[in-house]
Amino acid sequence: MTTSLTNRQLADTFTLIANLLEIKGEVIYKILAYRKAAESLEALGRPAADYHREGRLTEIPGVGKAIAEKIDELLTTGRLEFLEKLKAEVPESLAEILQVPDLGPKKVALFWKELGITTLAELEVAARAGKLRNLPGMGEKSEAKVLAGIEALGRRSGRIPLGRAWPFAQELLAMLRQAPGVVRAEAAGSLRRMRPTVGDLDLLAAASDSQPVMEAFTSRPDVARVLGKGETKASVEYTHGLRAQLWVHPPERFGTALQYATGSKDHNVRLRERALKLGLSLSEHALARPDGSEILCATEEEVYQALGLPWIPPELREDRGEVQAALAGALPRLLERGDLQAELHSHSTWSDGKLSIRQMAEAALARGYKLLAITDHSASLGVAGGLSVDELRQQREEIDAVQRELGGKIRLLQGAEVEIRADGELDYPDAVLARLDIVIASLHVSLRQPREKVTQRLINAIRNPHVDIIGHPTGRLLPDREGADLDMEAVLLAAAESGVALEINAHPARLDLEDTYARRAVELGIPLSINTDAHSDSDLDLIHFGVATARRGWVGPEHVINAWDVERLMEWLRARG
DNA sequence: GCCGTTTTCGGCCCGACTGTTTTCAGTCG
Repeated sequence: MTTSLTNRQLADTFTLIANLLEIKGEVIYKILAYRKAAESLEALGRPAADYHREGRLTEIPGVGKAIAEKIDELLTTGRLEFLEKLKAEVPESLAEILQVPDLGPKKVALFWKELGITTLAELEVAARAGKLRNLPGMGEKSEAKVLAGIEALGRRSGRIPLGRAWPFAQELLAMLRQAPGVVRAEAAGSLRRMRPTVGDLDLLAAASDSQPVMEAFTSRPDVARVLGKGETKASVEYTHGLRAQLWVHPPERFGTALQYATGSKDHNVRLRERALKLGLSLSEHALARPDGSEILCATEEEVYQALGLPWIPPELREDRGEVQAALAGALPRLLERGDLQAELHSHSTWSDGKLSIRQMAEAALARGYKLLAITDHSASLGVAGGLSVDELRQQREEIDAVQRELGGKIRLLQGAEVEIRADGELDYPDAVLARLDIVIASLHVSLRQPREKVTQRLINAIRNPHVDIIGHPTGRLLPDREGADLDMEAVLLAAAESGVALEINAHPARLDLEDTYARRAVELGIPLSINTDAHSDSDLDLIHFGVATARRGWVGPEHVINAWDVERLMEWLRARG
């Protein structure tokens, strides 16, 4: 018998094991191994169950004999003896306390062993009663910090969507660039790596004297509290709840500093291992030789060069094989914004867009696109003003008219974003789909259907020969609405078979496909399409989030149908019928 | 617990900041 645990569930299990072992006081390397395996499982892009069936579990990075056996037991029985025993030893609820900021395994273990505290509620009561301050290594300030941490945990809405973090970070960077002595300021951390959500904002400034920069950073009127402030590093929380931290380094050390602050942590570990092999020690300040002399790097290129590597784009720095690829000279040529020739998913006032077809065409033209597809919603999506078959006919006339007005400056296509209805049927009959220049099929309704049913709906659409692109495949909305519970591997295999393109929707609330599936799609030779789903002029500028997501998935221009030249794209569309 | 163009055993990245301390442990990234 085999259970159907997802990679996420397996990863969560190993993360829990790591947390409990850490509180138990296990050697740190064992804990790191479980965490690495958890991350690796989440980044896999296809089900661990497939590797299991094929007897190839240990091919997953960070999975060795012991963890492979545990995955086997979990997938076969749904249980894990090792974890059951561990839970009997270390209460599971302690893992929750570990989430409190500034509380680590040592403190959690201390409270548990000295005071018998096993839940957050018990911890809060003890802190309020002043029972923590007399424990070894604790004091009044630490006790207050525990209460503040519990409060922060309740307040914190988790990770912030990139679309919200990005503009605010740009504002902060503009402010920093005006600060005294600042010669350069850049975003770092998961923000620079363009993860779909970020925990907090990591910023980096180059200045010889850090003092005035720190001052400018911590004294903004929207800073609610300063969480820490030293010579090279400060962190703050803003009134709207976001947190940011700033490092200030001298310009001649900016390269190592930016590399360090960009991460990811695991990528940095790889680089430092590489440095050690070359007899160097890498830190945010410099590369150091054994005799203590330093190699200073003003740019990141110099850091990578000193390690015998080409510069690795930040979007790849997740320890998903990029350092090995760089060593082998096999880094992919990643998609760039300038590669895109067309926007293939946009809306007009015919449905729920804000601009007319003419205005949308001009907006696309202004951004250098050679082709724009107007893809308004289909009839059944009433909330979005979906078009009836008759309205589609009228819209075609308007598109033709605008095309005549604009001449050869930009090519317009009439398409539709056709609803994949709850019953699995598409919203327009095949004869209507056949008349459209391009067809996107998307899920918007009944996302909560059982896995088999919703997966089958999507596969039906994939197999319809008139469908060219599957729009935002899972339907997720960041940060809170989970996508449909799809069997993504089945979806990808069906797409590979039918030759349909999958969209990477660039809207920061979607970024769907996500990077790991985009990478799997590349592996399977599935064409991709990066689109903004624009409902207005400015929406078109969101494309860079989609490009970044594609880059995170190791996607090159050859994999993206709207990065092909227009004639090739038109031929592809014609060939699909 | 994982892993190997020095290793199948013995390693496993490096530093800032805070609070409790008088030299350091814990946490974080």
